[in-house]
Amino acid sequence: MNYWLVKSEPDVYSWEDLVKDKKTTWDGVRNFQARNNLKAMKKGDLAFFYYSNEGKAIVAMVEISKEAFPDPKDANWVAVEIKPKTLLKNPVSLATIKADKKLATMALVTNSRLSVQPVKPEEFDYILALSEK
DNA sequence: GCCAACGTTGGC
DNA sequence: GCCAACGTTGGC
Repeated sequence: MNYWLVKSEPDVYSWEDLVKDKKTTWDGVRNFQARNNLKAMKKGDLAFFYYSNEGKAIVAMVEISKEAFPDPKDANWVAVEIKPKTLLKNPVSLATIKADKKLATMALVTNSRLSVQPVKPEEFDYILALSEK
C-alpha cells in the first residue's frame, strides 16, 4: 500500500465534484516526475486531495480505483481513476504543514510545483491525526 | 550536451 | 495580479 497526494484547484475540480461524479479520470498530468508517480500507483492506494491556489490545504482522502492507463487526451501520458474516500474532519493547511518540523521534508514543501507526489506512511498517519483535532 | 528563453505553476 | 521557482524546448 502506497500513499500519495494529488493537487487540484477547487474552481477547476473540487471534492464536491468528485463526490457528485462518484469517480473521475485523473488526467492532464504533463510532468515526467508526476507521470512516474501515477505509474507507480496501485489499485486501492490512498491519496490526499489537496487544494492549490484557493484553499491551500489537504481537504480529503481519495482512493485509486484504476491503475495507470494511457491519457485519453494524449497517449504519451498516463491517467489513473480515483474515487472519493473520506472528507477530512478539518482541512490541514499548507501553513500548518510548513510549520511542523515532522512534515518539513514533504514534497509539498520542498517541491511545491509537483502535482502528483508520494507521501510517506508516517506522514500520512500524522496528517490524518492532525485533521482529527 | 549546454544553456538561454520561454511557459506554467502556485504561493503570497 | 505579481513574481519566484521550476520544467521544457530549441538553437547552437
